[in-house]
Amino acid sequence: MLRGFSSVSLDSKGRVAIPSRYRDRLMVDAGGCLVQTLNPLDRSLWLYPLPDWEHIEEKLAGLSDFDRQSRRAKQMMRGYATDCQLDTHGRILVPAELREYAHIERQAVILGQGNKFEIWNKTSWEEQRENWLSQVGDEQGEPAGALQSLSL
Amino acid sequence: MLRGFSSVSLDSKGRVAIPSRYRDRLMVDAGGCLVQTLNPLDRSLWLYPLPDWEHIEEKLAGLSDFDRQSRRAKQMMRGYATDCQLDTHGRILVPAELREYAHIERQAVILGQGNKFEIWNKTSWEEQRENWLSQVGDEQGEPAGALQSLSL
DNA sequence: AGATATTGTGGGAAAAAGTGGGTAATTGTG
DNA sequence: CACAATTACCCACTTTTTCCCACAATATCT
Repeated sequence: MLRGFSSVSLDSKGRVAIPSRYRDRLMVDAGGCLVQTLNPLDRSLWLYPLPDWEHIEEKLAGLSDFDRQSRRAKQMMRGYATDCQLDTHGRILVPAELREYAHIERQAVILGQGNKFEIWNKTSWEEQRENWLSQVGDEQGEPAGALQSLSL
Repeated sequence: MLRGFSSVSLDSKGRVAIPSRYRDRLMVDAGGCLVQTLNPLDRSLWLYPLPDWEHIEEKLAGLSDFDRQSRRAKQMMRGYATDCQLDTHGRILVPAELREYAHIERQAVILGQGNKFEIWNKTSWEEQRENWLSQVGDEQGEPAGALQSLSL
């Protein structure tokens, strides 16, 4: 399972260094082959090791074309899916299209999220976080939503 | 079950010594592998032995991506989950990001909390404690919710 | 009490990772 | 086919992390 937080920066060519603690695993599990696509839920990017992506792709293929939501999800995720490979320094190149979509410029954040990574613009991520924290911490408000039923 | 209070200090590199009475257990149960993440409820940190964390991670994986609250809970808890290991002196390194989040600088407090530890900034903890004590004791105040039905 | 082990604390140095940019190769375009 | 733009590969430099050692403080034993 992928987890953890890393603050990263893109260089002028749009490259990001994948944190080294993941590299060995990515080389073994996926031969360094990854697939990036957009996260249709959050204006961030998803980065899958190739085998995991293939699994997702199968699921997408199963979605009905006659349900509008499903069709759109399918189109977006498959349409923007881009193959990439770790270079000799463990970096990947994030395509300009995807950078624009997620508003990623210089400072970004990589989050381990189970079978994939999420890549966010750093400040968007921080906004989301503060937002969420203030909702969770607010005892008056909606009682902590999903966390309520969760004993951590 | 982990329990107990310890006052600890961080050095300039952000390392904390885990109190020695826990070390043997952590080595046996988890091979010295731990996972730190943020405690979204209190601006403190949680520290799990790896096997316990994996159990939590399974719970998180079950949350829906299409419910915003659930998605955020998942992103935050997993996203900030950081692997760490006891060094040869029984210390762990607390990542800068997490230190900032919990306002931990020099003096901190480690609390055993069942399946995990909580790490607090020392003064935040003391404030919190005084705060809580004065509320609970106050019969006028918020009527103690679940505590009411609890025989201690 | 003194000596000895154990724990806590700090810091230096080597190694690894992150960062940036130049150049060559490849691709796409007119 | 030539040109421009993009991408891949390589090298050099800076920063961070990791590993190791030394000393101080505390507890333990004789």
